[in-house]
Amino acid sequence: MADTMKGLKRTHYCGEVTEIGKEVVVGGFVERIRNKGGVIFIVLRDRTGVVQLLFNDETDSEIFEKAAGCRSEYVLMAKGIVRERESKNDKLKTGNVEIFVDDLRVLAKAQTPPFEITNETKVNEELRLKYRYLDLRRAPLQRNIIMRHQIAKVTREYFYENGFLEIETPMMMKSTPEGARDYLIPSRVHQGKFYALPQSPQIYKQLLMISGYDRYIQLARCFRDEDLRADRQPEFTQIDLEMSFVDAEDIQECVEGFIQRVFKEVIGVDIPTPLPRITFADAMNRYGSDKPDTRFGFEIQDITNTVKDIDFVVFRNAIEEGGSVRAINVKNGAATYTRKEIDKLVEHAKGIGAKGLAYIRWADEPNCSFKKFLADGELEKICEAVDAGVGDLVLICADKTKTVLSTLGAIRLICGKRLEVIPDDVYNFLWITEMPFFEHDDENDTWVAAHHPFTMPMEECIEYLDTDQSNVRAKAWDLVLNGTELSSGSMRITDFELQQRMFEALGMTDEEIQAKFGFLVDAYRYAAPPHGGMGIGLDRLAMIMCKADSLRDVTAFPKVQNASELMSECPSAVDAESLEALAISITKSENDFE
RNA sequence: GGCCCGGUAGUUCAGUUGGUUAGAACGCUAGCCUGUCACGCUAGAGGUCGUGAGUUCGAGCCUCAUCCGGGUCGCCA
Repeated sequence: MADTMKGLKRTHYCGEVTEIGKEVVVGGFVERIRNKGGVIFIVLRDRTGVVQLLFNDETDSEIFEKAAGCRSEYVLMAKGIVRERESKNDKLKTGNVEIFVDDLRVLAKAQTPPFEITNETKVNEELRLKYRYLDLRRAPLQRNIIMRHQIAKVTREYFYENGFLEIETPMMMKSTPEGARDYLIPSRVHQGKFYALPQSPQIYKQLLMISGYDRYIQLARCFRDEDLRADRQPEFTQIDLEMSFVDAEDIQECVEGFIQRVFKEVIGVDIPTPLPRITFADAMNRYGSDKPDTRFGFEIQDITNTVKDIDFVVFRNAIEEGGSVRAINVKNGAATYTRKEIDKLVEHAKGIGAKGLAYIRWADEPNCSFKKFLADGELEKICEAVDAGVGDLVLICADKTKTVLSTLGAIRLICGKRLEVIPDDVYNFLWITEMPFFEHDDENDTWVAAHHPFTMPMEECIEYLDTDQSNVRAKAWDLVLNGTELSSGSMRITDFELQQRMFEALGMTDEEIQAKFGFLVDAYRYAAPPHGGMGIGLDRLAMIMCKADSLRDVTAFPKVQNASELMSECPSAVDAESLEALAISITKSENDFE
């Protein structure tokens, strides 16, 4: 039988024991035991840090024996007097003191854990995720989870202070088969019908503006049944907000204030505002990405005009087909890149859809992969155009412009990481404005909405709605931080007639509209103030502020790449009775293939 | 679904050209040690080499399939 806490009440957290001579009671997990025979040291850990417990020949023999029997991760409570240590440990906050224990309780014994609970760990993440509750005992994860709490706390404080109301929206809602796949919830009462988990509270927050709540905030859980990435979990938290009687700039200003506040309060970093802005078109042209990492250079340069007379079939074909030739100058890259590594970059480019990469590697002298097609002076012209010199590596892509940009954008990132030119203590925010309204669906050769269909087009673009979809830009914007899309926002259409035109432009029939968003369309007939809003990814914000590489490091119980949870092994099969009640029959399951 | 990387004691890894009984460190167990702090010393236990098939006199190593995990592309209005 384990001991009880009876008669003991915790007075201090381990990491906060400092006052010499004071009697304290602490509780925690055994981090480490150093048994010297006549003297035993036990390092006790809780979420605030560690403190050393001391047992020696002055200790009651029964307590001494009990201490000797302790093992890793036992849960202890100890009462004793704080003493100054004979030799200090500068590495610890409590390194000057120790607790001379006169009452020790073993509240729970622990099995030997499957891996050591240490700050630094090389243990396979799969195993750590299976025993997530043990991994979460580790100080670095505790730091992250606690910092995430602080971010959430500051978030609420900031928006409350700025007149936002926190309003909960449903987790069970109507499925709208637009955009990402929904997680569906079957209904027992309405057999054959389904709720969906929200991809975002988008529709509800717009309704709240129609209802006159003026400013809304929610730390909203959102769900998307799509494949995972390091920065994408199937369920995530969004700082969801919506504002009335505002325009885009007002919302951005409000969010800038929030960013400034949260960085200052949580990690002590000053973020100057206003944050820089760039149009979507510029972002694509300069960085080949809608979420550029501006912490380093290697910007994309258009050299179509420079190379247009070169007799090189790859360039000529691209230009004749209406594409372009563009390059990035990887500064100081030539010496560090081997031929093999460049080949690997080329392979990577092919994986993205480019036909390949041409390059100029200027170690001692310019070494050009397409030298034999060049006339005298042409190499010099290209080098001059991209400002290449000794030590530089110029990577050139020729293709359809869209392919060229996405390829060079990806290659730029790889080179930046490879050359370690991306500082990790810099926070580069960037507003991406004037997002395109339509996206071209190459497969079906149609234009589809790039955002939800209630997004407001820019006034000057409305005339092109039916004639030149590629030219229509939206009153929609993203907020990017160090190459990660942090947030997305837009103004919503409040004019009923304009909304009808939008639906028509998107090729939606009245029946479709009514079935999908009839209630929302109807709501706008009753007048809405101008409004717009944003959703800020709390998980991604926490990930960057914690300097973590993956959302899993800032999520208490994350899912893995196939959207399952390794600890509880969900999703899982359910019994026949449950399915029967829902009138669901399984026609195919992964078990069928075992 | 495509591509890339990985899977050998509890953990992290090594393992030569395919060849005897698969090793190390940490952890664990036992013993010793009165000032440690990644304590130290001695001894010990611990392995279906992810799984299945194949090649071979012989497979941790070669071949095929498959499972699991990670990254990425597709996807994410």
